[in-house]
Amino acid sequence: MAVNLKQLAELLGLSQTTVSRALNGFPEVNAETRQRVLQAVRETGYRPNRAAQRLATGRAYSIGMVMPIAPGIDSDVHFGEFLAGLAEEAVKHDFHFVLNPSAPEDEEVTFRRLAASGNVDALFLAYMRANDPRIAMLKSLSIPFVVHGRSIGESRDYPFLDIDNTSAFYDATRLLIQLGHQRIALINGPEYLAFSIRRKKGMVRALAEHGLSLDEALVQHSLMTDEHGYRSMQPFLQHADPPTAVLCSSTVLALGAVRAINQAGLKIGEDISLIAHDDVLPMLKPENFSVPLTTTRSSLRAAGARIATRLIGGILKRGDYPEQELWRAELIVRASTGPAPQK
Amino acid sequence: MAVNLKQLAELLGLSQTTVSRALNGFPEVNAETRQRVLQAVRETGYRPNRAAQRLATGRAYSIGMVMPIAPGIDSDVHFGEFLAGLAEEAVKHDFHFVLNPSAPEDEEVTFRRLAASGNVDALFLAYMRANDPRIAMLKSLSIPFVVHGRSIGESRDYPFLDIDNTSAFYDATRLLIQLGHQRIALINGPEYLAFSIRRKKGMVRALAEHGLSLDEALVQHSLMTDEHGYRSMQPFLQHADPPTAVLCSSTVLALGAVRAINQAGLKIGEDISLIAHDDVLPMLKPENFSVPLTTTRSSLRAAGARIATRLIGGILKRGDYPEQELWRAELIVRASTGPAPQK
DNA sequence: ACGGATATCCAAAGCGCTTTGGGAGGAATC
DNA sequence: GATTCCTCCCAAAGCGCTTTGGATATCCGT
Repeated sequence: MAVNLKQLAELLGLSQTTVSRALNGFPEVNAETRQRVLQAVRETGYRPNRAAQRLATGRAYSIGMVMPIAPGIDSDVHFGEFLAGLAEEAVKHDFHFVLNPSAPEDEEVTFRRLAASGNVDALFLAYMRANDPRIAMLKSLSIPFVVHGRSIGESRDYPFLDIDNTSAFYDATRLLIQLGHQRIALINGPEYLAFSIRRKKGMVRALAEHGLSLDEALVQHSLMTDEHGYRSMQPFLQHADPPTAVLCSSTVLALGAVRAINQAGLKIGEDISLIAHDDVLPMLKPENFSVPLTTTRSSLRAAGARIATRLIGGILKRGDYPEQELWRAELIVRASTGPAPQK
Repeated sequence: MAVNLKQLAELLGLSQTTVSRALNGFPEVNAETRQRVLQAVRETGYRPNRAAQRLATGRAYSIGMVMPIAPGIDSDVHFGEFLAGLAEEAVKHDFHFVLNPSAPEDEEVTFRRLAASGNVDALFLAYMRANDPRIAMLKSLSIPFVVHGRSIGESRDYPFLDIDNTSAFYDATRLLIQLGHQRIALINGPEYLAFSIRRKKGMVRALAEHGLSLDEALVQHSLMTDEHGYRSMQPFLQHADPPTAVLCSSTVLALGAVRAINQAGLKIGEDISLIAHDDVLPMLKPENFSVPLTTTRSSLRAAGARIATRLIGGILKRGDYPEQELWRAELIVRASTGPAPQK
């Protein structure tokens, strides 16, 4: 049924060499010939055999990722969403995955084994921390990789895709300040993760520029579940001098925070303003909140897809992708932000 | 560095044929010779080249799964946990994944394409519904597959791994009845999923055996998030004749339910009893609840690993695995269940 | 002691692709 | 007109494994 290179070449009256070169974009083939080849491919539905390509080229056509299985990271909704983007793009190019579940303490070994196995052409790395030792290790491994996020304190000479977390929360904070808010709380992700650190930094910076400072009593770090959002919000509301606004590192956290606020009988966008970071999770749209949420938006799935594109592009030596990308999150104002209430 | 078959054969003074056969368990090789080969493998660290094996055998050594991206299913914590088990086992055997994100309405096309691509040797199927059309389709596809869960109303002649949901909730309900509970509520998973249907059935059966019936006003179906657990529990508590016990289809749901109960000022295990199904999610241990939870337990990760084992075993024609497995969930009694309160 | 099993092993032919090392033909150079 | 240089194409050699189709040697019964 499926036709192979040899048959295709015969059909065209060409050698396998020429057909192969036509398909792989080599220059030494006549434009007209190439067209004929491409046409024949369309007609026959020819698809090169990946196993044969693997063997001939030594490439694995697959990308490796270690799947974190630490409590609260694995089975994280954000992880699934990112993975969906990665997979969606990979499948288009007929790339496989080697998913390697691993506890954080075994990660280094896992990465080494994965790289040495020859089963993957590139690695993917996420959940970056400050001074993350894994990037130095990966650099030494002589296998391409892309990092989702960025470390802090490391030199910047490694390929990454990150969103500008600092700016996102800087912008969000500034908006709140412009609306007259002075006491702003933060419900952040895990304290050790780089994105949490940067978001806090952005917030601190915006406050500082207006002569304000962040009250550590108004900061909570936790896993990004809705339960934690709820539990983080409550003490803020019971504070002697409660915040008039709050920033959440995820719409998932916001879900819990909103519940706590409602329960306290406060009105979002009036008594208290709220801005969340929106990863564009399909199950949780900020516009569907009872009071639509003002957000800093950046699609996690798109990030996954983009990283797959870069990884694959690098492996196939196609296209020229920037080594470092910093996406700016969009600030989208909805009803959950309003002027600070009068004292 | 890495040694290949040819070198290994030379080293041993044997032909490639013999070495290959020794490694793949063919009978026509002397036991002593086989030992020598195995010894040499250990010493040299020989690992067969998967790409070459693929090419020679026509097997892909990879398993395909479509990753559901419907709202509330993708990025489901339960999905991630299952995937971890699957991946953990697959990586041991050097098997890859082809993850194919797909919306439910495109699933059939996706499955067909996956099967036809030749990139996978077997498929995995989950989130079974009643009369699920996908199993008939997969049977027609002439590619091995294993189903996680079971359909309802279909003939049973397909390979599956499921837990005995009916019995699990039957047992749980009976325990509650023995403790004197008469009004029992149910916070279940999505209504269309087979496991939800069976759990409800088990509950109904236990009730019926004691002359009781399930009040539909005490049943909620929803995505299994903690938020939904909370929202499902609340109306039960406000009911004119509130339940004295509640069953939850997941510890995630239980998390929300517990919150609602606490908030209502009720004591778990005294005023109201609670049993949850425990998928053994590492981030959510029933024994760590403020009142440790009575549960029906069955590890999702173990199920994932088992399915991988069966799939891989089938592909390699190794071992003999039962086509159908029904795991019994363990009923583990902790402090969240107690005698029904006196009226 | 001899034909026929039986037990072990091997040479060689693929699997379907990429890539090296030319080779034919025509244009350009002198 | 001979030489060089492109342009465009091809034959063939792998990549590292599995598997077919024998070989060779040993052992059996008779």
